[in-house]
Amino acid sequence: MKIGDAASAAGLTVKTVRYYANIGLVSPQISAGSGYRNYLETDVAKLKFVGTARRFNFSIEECRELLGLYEDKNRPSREVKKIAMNKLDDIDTRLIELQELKQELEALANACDGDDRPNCPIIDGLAKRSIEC
Amino acid sequence: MKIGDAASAAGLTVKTVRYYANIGLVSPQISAGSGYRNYLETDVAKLKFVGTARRFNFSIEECRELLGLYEDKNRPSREVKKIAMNKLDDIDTRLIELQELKQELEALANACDGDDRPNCPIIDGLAKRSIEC
DNA sequence: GGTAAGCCTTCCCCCGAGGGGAGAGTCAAT
DNA sequence: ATTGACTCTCCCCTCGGGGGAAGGCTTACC
Repeated sequence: MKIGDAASAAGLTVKTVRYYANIGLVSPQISAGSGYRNYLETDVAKLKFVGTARRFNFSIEECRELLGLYEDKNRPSREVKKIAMNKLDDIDTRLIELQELKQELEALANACDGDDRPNCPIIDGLAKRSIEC
Repeated sequence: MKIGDAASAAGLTVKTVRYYANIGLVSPQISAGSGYRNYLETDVAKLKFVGTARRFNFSIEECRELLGLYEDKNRPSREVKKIAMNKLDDIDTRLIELQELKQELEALANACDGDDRPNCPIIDGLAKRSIEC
């Protein structure tokens, strides 16, 4: 299977699949004559797995780790769960940050009339906070 | 005021302040002899303003726009509010994405025992989803 | 057999928002 | 005059690829 077919089968771009090959994340065979990358069904499964993990916000290095666990049929599920829980912690942290940000910005925006007049609590708020922080 | 003092007064790094000068976001005077950047109080206020806006997740280009409005004492507050509302929309979108992600990953993690056995719904879930998507 | 389209390859630069560090110049105090 | 702290420019690095050029391969069609 050539890279274009593997990429569309996995729902990824050719550039992405080639990148994964370059960094040794999903390594295809190389055809002796043409130098073309040759993807087996198992490679495509790995590409799909990585694609899904990336959509779950796992970094490339985390994907590499998960892929190792995916291939090791005897690994304890504890190891996988630990990675997932860490990622959940990351997500929670980010959620809290974003919610705080939203509240502050919402407060500024609500205070602003948003009309023709120049008086603007948003600008004032950004400038004032600058002095506080 | 030299760049180090301006940076610490604004709560930014020297690298960041120099970067802002290079991209024309906050442009100091240049000392004729030494070529040192010379920051006035108004420049420091702008640096602080940008720093706060950056903490509010505004991009550099949005900061440039906000800074223009900050300097224009006659702009209608409508323009500022529009930028803030767009940023709030961005934040909401990101919040929803993250919450969905969290729920899905939580469901997978909850289904996983996290013990010594190799059976792992997280890996299975990532692999299965790959086929669905 | 030729040839044109559509693949594939490597190589290089680009994004955002700076960080790290080298090598050289400058300033202030001793 | 020297030392140490600061500053300058310049270049490469991050992360996860995207865009495109120049050239090689394959496949279908005539």
